Amino acid sequence: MNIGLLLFIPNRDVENRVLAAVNAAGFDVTQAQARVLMRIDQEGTRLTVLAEAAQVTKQTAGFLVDQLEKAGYVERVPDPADGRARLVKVTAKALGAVPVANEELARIEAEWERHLGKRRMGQLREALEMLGEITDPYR
Amino acid sequence: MNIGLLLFIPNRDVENRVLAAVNAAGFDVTQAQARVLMRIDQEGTRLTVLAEAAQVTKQTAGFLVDQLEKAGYVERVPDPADGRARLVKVTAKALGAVPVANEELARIEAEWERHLGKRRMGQLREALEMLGEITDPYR
DNA sequence: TACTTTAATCAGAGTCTCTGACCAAAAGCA
DNA sequence: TGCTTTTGGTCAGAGACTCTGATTAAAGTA
Repeated sequence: MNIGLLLFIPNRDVENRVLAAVNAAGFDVTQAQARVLMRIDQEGTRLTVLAEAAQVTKQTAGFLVDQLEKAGYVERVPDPADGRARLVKVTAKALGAVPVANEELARIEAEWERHLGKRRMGQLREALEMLGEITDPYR
Repeated sequence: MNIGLLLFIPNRDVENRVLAAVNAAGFDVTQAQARVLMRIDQEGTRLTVLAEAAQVTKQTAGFLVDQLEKAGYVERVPDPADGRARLVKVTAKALGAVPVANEELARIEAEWERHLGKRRMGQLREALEMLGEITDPYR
């Protein structure tokens, strides 16, 4: 079985479950929106950076941020350091989703660890983190 | 860094690279089409099965198969075992893409192994295969 | 035969994503 | 300074993907 599919299958499982948990808690966001939302940091993040991190075009990122803004999950504020730019910031409303997502993630990781054993789970994480070094275009 | 994102990043890298290689070799398929194409077996596969394996609705699978059929990569033949069903089969034209994809996959795996080392690469594959047992809804 | 399930399609809509063109502010430079 | 290039972001338009709901036809079942 090819390595792409091997990564794809558990990845989708995580995405589906976390999104379902977040939706069930009343946060009405889509997968694409969540992928952008996830990359916004504390101090706010520029659209261009968001686009690069999520690996979509500026237009796509802008489209998703528009929706998130309309729903009240993010806001755009002027970037004090650059008159052209604006910082996308997560609102208090969206922050409520963080613990929900984290709980589901913890649940998933616990299940996986039960199936793989502690040792293999650690190896998996280590290998994936190293892989990020050469496959994450954002770094 | 959450386990979903850790899986997502290298997965996208594989998908992008394999698709780029296949496209560069003159096979004009999209990622979504490729995901369906990948699941069709030698003797042909029913649309319903394809949809389940690729985790999309029958309608979506049908839409993608329509396109693949129009482009000459698959054909639909009656299923001798069931008058309602048809088997989606890969054509000779599409089979030419298989070695192209496999070569790129081998190249990627070699790069990863160079970065992770043989031992960790083996552990990664082992862990992912085990994870498939509990996360692949098609099994 | 009548009822239920299964395989597939049709119709319609919403979502995601892209390319290309454009504007305005910032940065680089003669 | 004034000119050019780069960068951050938006507008417009189109293509691709995916879904829900309804329908047809064949199989399976009581």
